[in-house]
Amino acid sequence: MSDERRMAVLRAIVEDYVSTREPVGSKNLVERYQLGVSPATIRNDMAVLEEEGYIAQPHTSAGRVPTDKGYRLFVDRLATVKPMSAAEKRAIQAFLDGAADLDDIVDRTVRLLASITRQAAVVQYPSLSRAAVRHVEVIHVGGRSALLVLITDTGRVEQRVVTLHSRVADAELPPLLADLRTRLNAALVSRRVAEARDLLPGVADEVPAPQRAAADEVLAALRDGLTAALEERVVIAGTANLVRSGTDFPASLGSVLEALEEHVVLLRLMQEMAEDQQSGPGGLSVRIGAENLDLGLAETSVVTSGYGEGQALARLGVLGPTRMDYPTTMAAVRSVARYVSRILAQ
Amino acid sequence: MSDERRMAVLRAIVEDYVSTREPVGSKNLVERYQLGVSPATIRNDMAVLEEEGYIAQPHTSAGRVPTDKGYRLFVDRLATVKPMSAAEKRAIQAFLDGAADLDDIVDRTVRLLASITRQAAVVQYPSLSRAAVRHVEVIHVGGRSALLVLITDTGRVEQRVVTLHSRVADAELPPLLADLRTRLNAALVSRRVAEARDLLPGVADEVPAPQRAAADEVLAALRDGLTAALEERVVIAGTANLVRSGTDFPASLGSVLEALEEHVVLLRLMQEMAEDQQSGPGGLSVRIGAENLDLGLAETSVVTSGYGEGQALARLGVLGPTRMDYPTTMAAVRSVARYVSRILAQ
DNA sequence: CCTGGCACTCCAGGCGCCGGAGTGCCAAGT
DNA sequence: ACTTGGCACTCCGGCGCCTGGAGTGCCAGG
Repeated sequence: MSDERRMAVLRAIVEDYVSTREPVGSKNLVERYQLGVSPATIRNDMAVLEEEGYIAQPHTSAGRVPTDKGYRLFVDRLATVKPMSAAEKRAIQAFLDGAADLDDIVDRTVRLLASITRQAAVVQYPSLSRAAVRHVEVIHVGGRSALLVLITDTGRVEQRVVTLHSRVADAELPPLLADLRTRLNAALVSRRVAEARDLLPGVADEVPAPQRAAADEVLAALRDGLTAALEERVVIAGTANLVRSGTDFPASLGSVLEALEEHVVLLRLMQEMAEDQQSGPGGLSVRIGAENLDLGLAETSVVTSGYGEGQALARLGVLGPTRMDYPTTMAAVRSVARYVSRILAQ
Repeated sequence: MSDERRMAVLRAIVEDYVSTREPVGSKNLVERYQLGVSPATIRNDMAVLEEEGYIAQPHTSAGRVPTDKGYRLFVDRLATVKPMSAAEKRAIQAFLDGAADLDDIVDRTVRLLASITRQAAVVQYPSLSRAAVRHVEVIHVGGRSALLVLITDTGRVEQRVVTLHSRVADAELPPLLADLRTRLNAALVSRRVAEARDLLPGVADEVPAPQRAAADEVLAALRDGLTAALEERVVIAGTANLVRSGTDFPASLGSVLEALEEHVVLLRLMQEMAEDQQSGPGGLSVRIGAENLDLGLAETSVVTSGYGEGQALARLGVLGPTRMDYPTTMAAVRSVARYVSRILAQ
C-alpha cells in the first residue's frame, strides 16, 4: 500500500477538480496524469482516501471531489508554490512603485491582488498596537477651535477638531495650546499608541489648575484620535470576481458578500490567521472552507500573508471558492506581500 | 378611449409586477385592483400601451411586463412617493445623530441607506469644487521634514509629509516654514480649492530667492493635497442585497459589481444625474435601465438625491434592479438626504 | 499487490405530453 | 363609440419517462 502513490492520486484529484470543476473518476485520472497503474488500482486508492476523509463523492457512482480535509493536506504537504515569472514580478513592482501616500499604497495593493488572482482581495491597514507616536500637533485655527494632528510611525495620520467650551480667555488660548503641544510631544513621542493613551491622564495632571478644564477637552479629543489609530481598517476589492465563479457558491454568495462588508468579521479572521502557527514559510496562512464556518464563510478559502516589518504590521490576502488554485494564489499573495513590505520599509 | 384609465392600468401593471415578479395578465389585474371593467377591456388598453412602448410581453400568450419607458412614465407621473412613517424617521435620525466626524457620517449614511432600502447604496463625499479652504498648517516635524495639513469648510482634511532636499540650513527651516504658513493662510483661506491651487505660483513668487527652492518643494506637496481634496470620493455598501434579488439580473450581476467598484464610473453617473434637469422635487433623480446602458448598468435603476447645502454639495442614493419599488425607495433616499443635510449644516 | 472483467447504480439530458394562463379578435349589447 | 362575453389559438412550464454514459465496488486470476 504505497502511501506515496495515494498522495500522488490525491494531488491529481485536487488539480484535476480545480481545473475542470467536475468530479473526477478513476479512468480520466490515469489518462490525464502519469500514474503508471490501471484504473482499478486507482479505485482502491480512492476508496482508502475516501475512508480517511480526504475525498468524497457527491452521490453514488459519481467521481470524487476533494473535501476540506483533502485540500488541507494538499496545501500543507503536496502543493509546490509556483514561483512567479519575472515578467509578472516586474508588473507588480511597476504597479506599486507609483504609489504616493499610505492610502494610495493600500488602494493599489488591493486592486492588484484582486486582478492578478481574479478573486476578492483584502488588505488590512498597517497599524496594530505596534505603531508608535511620531508627532503630535496642536494648532489654533481661529475662534475657539483647535486642530489636533496625530502622526504614527506607520504613516497613519489622524486629526480632530475641538471647539472649546471651557472658560478661558481668548487671549490665553494660543499659549495654552502651545504649552500643551510641548507637553504632549515630550510625553508621547515614540511611545506605542496604546501606551500613549494611558499616559494622557498624567499629562493632564501637570497642567495648572485654571487651564485644566480646557486641557481636558483637548486631551479627550486626542484620546479619541489615539483610539481611532488603534482601530483596524481594511479595504476590499474584486467582489465581482466572486460572482464570476459564482457556480461554486451554491447559496452562500450573499452571505460571503455580507461578511466582506462587515469589516469586523474580516479583521477577526485576519487576526486569527496571524495567530495560526501553521503559517508556512513567508508568513503564508491558509484557511479552508469549514475551518472558518463560524464566520459565515463556509465554502470559501482565504489565503493571507503578513506584510510590513517582520511581517508583523498587518495582513493582506485573497478570498475565493474552496475550489481555488492554491499554488498560484499563494505565490501571488506572497509576492505582493513582499513588494509591499519593501515599499513600506522606506 | 379614456386615457386616464389606461394610465391606471399601467400603474397597476407596474405595482403588480414589482410585487410578484411575474408577467401580469388582464384577468389577474381586474381581480386584484378595482378597475371596474372587464378583462377584455383591459386587454384593449394593454394592446394600446404595448403599441406605445410602455409594456411588452416576454413571448406570445404571456402576461405583460413594464418596459424602461413604462417605468419612466410611472415614476414621472404615476407614482406617489409614500411618506415615511414617524417611527422610520426617528430611526433614521437616531442612527445618524451618533456620528462623530465626516467619515463617520458618510459611513453611517451608506449603511443606513443600504439597510432600509435593501439595495446597494452609494454616498459621494461632500466636496466638489465648491469647497473652500478653511485653514492651512505647516508644521516642522523634526529633521528636514514638514507636515502639511489642509482643512476645507466641508470638513475634509488632507495631509502630506514633505522631506526637503534643497540646500537650506537646518536653522533656517523653522522660520521659513512659519513664514510660508502665514503667506499661505493669507492668500488661500476662504478661496475655493480649485482657485487656491491656481494661486500657489503667486505665493511662490513672493518668497525671497534664497529660500525659493525649499518653498517650491512645500508648495508642490500642497498642490498635491489640494488636488486630492478636489478629487471626488464615494463609498458603497449593501452589495449583498443585489445578490439576494439576483434573479433579476439575468447575467449582468458581475458587471454591476464591477461598475460599483470602479468609482470613476459611479462618479460620472452621479455627475450626470446632478445635471438632469428632470430631477423632481427634493432634488430626486432617477435613472432607469438602459438609460445608463453605456455604463454597464443596463437592467439597473438608480435613485439619487443631492444633499448638503442647497443639495449641491454631493449626491447619495441607491442602486437596484429595474424592477424595484420606486415609491418607497424614493421616499427613503429623500428622507436620508434631508437628515444628512441637516446634520452637515452644523 | 495489481489488473481486467462484470454487474450495478445513478445522474443528466432529451422527448413527449398536457394543462393553464394569456392573448387577439369578433359580434353583440348599451 | 365603448364595453363585454365568447371563442379559438398559442405557447411556456412542469411532469414523467426513458436511455446512455460514466463511475463504482467487488472478485478472481495473475
